[in-house]
Amino acid sequence: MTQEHLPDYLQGLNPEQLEAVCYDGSRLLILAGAGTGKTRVITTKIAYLVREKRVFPESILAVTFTNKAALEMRERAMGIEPACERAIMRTFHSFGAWFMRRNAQAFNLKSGFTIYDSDDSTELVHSIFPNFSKRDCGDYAFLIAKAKDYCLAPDAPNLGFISGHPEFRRIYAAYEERLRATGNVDFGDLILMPALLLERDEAIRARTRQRFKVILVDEYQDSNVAQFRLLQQLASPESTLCVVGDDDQSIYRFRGAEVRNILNFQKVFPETKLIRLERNYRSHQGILDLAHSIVVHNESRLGKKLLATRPGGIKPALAILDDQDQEIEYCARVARQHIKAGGRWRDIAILYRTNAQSLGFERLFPQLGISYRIVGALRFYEREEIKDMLSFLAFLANPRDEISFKRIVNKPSRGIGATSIDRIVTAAIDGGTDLLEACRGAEKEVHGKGKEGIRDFARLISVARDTLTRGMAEANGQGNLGTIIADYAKQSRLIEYYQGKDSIAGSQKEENIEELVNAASDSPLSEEGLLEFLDTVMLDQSQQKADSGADAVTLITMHNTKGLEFPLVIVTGLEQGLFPRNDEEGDEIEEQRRLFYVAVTRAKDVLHLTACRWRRMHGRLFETSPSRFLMEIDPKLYKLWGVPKRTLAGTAAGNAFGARASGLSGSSSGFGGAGGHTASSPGLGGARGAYVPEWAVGMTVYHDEYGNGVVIKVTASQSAGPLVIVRFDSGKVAQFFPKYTKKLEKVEH
DNA sequence: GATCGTTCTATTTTT
DNA sequence: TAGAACGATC
Repeated sequence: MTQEHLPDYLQGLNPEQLEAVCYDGSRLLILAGAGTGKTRVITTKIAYLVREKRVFPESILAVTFTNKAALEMRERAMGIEPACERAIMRTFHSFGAWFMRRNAQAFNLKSGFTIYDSDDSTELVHSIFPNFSKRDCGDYAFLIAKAKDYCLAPDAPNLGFISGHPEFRRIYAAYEERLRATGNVDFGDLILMPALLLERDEAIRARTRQRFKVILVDEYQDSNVAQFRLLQQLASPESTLCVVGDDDQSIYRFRGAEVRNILNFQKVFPETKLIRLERNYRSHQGILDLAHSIVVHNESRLGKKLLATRPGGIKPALAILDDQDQEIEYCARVARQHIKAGGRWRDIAILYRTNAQSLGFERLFPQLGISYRIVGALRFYEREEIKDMLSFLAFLANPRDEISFKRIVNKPSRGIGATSIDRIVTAAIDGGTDLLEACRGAEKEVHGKGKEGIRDFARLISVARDTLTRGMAEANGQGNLGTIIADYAKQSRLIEYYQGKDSIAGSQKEENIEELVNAASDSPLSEEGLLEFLDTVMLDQSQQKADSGADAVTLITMHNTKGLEFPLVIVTGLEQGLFPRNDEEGDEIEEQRRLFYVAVTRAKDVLHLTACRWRRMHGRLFETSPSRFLMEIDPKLYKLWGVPKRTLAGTAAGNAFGARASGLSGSSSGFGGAGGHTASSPGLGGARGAYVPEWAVGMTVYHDEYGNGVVIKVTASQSAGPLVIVRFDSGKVAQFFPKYTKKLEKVEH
């Protein structure tokens, strides 16, 4: 194909990009620096293969790390060649789930299995070892996930690489056993299990290799060992394997990402063709030079140097400031200047290493008249009510799902206590039945309130299951998955429970449920619809889309900026001890340096770096020195702003504050007691006798959660004051010690 | 079941 | 400093 005969969609490409798109050897590594048009290359290549090389779209597998990236890839490839829709473009994990659903039997899984996230894994550890603290359970779950990332089973000889803890192997093994008993899989399994299956099952391997002739991997520098093993199995010598990434942007080591995957790619596949994309379309050269002068200090890198295609530019600025407040004011000043010069707030991003650093900005920006948005705060799935509903759905799909069961069985309270729950779980595990069966069995053994509760719960679930199967039978798509959620929320009375919380805390749980119901309303009312919906939700735990339409300054962690770009970037907190931390050495330092590189290369036009001489951390003020990374930059590459003051103005005040602060905590109770507390808690304290209310039968009361009710009984207790029993308008009867709750108020005598 | 006081601890977070 | 987590308490 000669230059003049190039089809339109290939014409805008630069020579390296074009070579990368058209190269048809079996192994290709595209080293794509920041802002070099990586996504364009990969999507164009997919379209090119389909259109020019007559590759069936179905035989193309393109994997990414985020749903956002997968979506973008799909859209852009389809924009060039609509048939690309039929290609498999997914995240690694979503591909794993896809593969496992299609081969459930080979994995020894029932079709209704669902996916445990890391919180669920923590709960599972806790369930096996109830004596472990929550913290420890989380740590072990993390280590187990890491072991899976590194493709290490509980019996792996080198499991010590993950943890030297003598019990870790046992804990991991117990976890695996229990997880298999639930019939579910965790995130790590979605990669590990397909990799291991393909390694041992020749028939499935051959079949899979027949299907996928071309495999493309985006952000390859972030792949982990298990993902590499999976790729090795997927790619036969005949198939095309093309990986795209930037070794300088590998910043997820702590999540198992292994830079060596990209560094050693050519060693593992000697026939590899390496193409470097070094023409940068994003930033001015000054920014790229500064970025380069940082990352060049890393030993482990393949090496490349970005060249700006955009001419001109302003030299980056480094500001050494006294303290955080000055840093914030500096950012505000820079931002205002940008606005004055005709820019928009949304052009500006303020980057920091830790989320805690956003606090100062949040406090001061309103006073300084600067509107902002924080990226990465709340995740939809993390909300209580969403998790409750998802647990309900997951339990519907798989009644052996112990974690989901435990989450919903006694919520709202049905009088099913820990003992009954344990009994049911044990019965299910010992009897090899599911938890719904076990509930029915336990009904006979449990007495009183719990008996009724278990019956109610079992009925709720049975009804939902019937609806699901009926929905399937009725075929013509009456109803959707959303209705089943809405019904459950209502019939379980969870919705009342959430409404109660909403009215107290001002949360939006009810609305969030509606949002979830909406999201589910596109899914058909069937087992398949349910599983597909759950997979999608579980595997897209991205932050809620921050409304990027708003014209506001972006506050964001350096990690979260990956893939983004802004005309004006301020990288803050460049101090030793914060970035990097003092305990970071070796590989870790190289990773942090890459993070700095990522942060800096987000800037299109203007880049500011800031560091403070004093930094408050954990409530204490520390004197700091500039980040070692700053020392590594050639001073010619930036201009120094704000001459450092010789006298440390903040010092004396800072120290005094620190001392006062630590003194304060010792006497806080006395301080709090003397303060304005009393007015807000009228029922508190017999000492202020005049405020203790009298409670009497027949009195109308209001409760923050349950609404209006009438006192039906008052009894005395030894020291807790009267015990008041109330029947609420909803019919619910509950008892309270008014002395111990603020939620119950008298309305009228 | 809710609340209070004490104690602990403190990155980053694609799936 | 601030938040979460735990235990004690009614």
